[in-house]
Amino acid sequence: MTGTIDPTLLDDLVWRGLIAHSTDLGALREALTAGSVRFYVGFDPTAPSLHMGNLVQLVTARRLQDAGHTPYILVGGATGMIGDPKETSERVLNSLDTVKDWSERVRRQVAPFVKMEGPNAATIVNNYDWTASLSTIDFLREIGKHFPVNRMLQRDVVSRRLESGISYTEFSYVLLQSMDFLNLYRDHGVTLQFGGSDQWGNITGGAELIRRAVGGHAHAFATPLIAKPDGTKYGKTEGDALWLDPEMMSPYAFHQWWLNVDDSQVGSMLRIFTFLSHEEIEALEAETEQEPWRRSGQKRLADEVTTFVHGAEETEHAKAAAVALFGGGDLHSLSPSTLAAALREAGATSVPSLMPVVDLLVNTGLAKSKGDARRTISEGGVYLNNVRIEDPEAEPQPSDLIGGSWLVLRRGKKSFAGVEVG
RNA sequence: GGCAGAUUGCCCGAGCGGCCAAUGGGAGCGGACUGUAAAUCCGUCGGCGUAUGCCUACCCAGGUUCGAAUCCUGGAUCUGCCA
Repeated sequence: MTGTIDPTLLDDLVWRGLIAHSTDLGALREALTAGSVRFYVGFDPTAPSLHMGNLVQLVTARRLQDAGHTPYILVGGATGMIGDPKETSERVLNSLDTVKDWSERVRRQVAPFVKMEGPNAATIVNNYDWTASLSTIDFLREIGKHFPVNRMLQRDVVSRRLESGISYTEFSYVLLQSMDFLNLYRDHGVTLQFGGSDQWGNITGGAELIRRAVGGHAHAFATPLIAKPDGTKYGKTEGDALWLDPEMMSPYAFHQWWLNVDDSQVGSMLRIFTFLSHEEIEALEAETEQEPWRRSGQKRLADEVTTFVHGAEETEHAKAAAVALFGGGDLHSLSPSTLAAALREAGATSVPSLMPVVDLLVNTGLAKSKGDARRTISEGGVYLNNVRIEDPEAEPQPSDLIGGSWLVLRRGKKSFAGVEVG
């Protein structure tokens, strides 16, 4: 049993809008239907956790694997030390220790998203293994010789950086990533690479190197960059970032993030991030358009993606917490254990004894200073147990404690925090 | 190497000796309207807190002055122009 190949894979990827650029699609289709293709996708350790952009690649890798192809997931231990040129400015180099730590985190984080067993089990590799020991002379003779500088200068990122400046280090990044593809092609028979469209130059660099260095033929495609409705990128400011690490973003916050996706983006998000069938997605898209207030698209999206990333159990907790907090019912009528669980999901703090609301807001992190807390109260933005607080000097009474020990604080519409007293 | 200019709060950007915790825009936060959406409108936006108050802040370190984001000296960084 060599695993069965799903011949509809490529059409599915196209339908989902996952192919922004590609090498010869006809040839790719032929390869993908002929047998199990070994493909690779890389993740550079540029942060302590993977984020939404990486999730697109992880989901896509899983689609390919489910269709019978064989994943090689690459951790960029070497490339992460060099830095992919950004359009704006030179990156600050991270220390060796940082990159090693982040590489290890990436490796652990990536593994659960692909199947590590079966006929087309995934392999995780680290480009540090073949890059670190490479001599400068070998690198320049065997790799560098195939890269005409005049061509490299024409690349978009590079030409944009010629004004503001670009170091030789970042200029060389494309050689390293290209070398990865060449090595995986030669040593593991990998013939397909994909990545985000911002990586397209690096990806085709690899395909070209394979042709020049060993006369081989490799395929490639790039997934689109996902932008916010206003066209700007995700992840630039704190509020937008979506982290996969539960330490950095709780499953509850993660689930909420998807639940709050704009109507205009639900459809494309469902296509990109979920494994639902075309029929299901089209039905949800139609529902979102006709009855947007039901938010069925967002709800399903949040459930599906949270389950994929954090598992079914965490998803249930997140949903239960949301229902408890947003349900609009009387909090006192909830069972204390349900409420306590919901508040732990949303974020809870313990305090030794009752104190003024202002202090509670600061303690729970809902307000960044007492002044901020007072201001928000006077603006009518603070609720204790879902009842608006009018007085900045307000102090909760023992009778306010739900189940004898819990207070529910809310700032604005969506920010909840639990306080456990005692 | 020489000359000229710049450096202001999360970002952009006014201010050019007291009326400056510092105009305006954006982001953020809160409210209204809603659907935990978008758009729009209103408010708010250093800290302590409510005192004609105090502390911290206009790249850094000194200085002049009753008083400096604003003037002077030195330093750092950036940008043009000339070699």
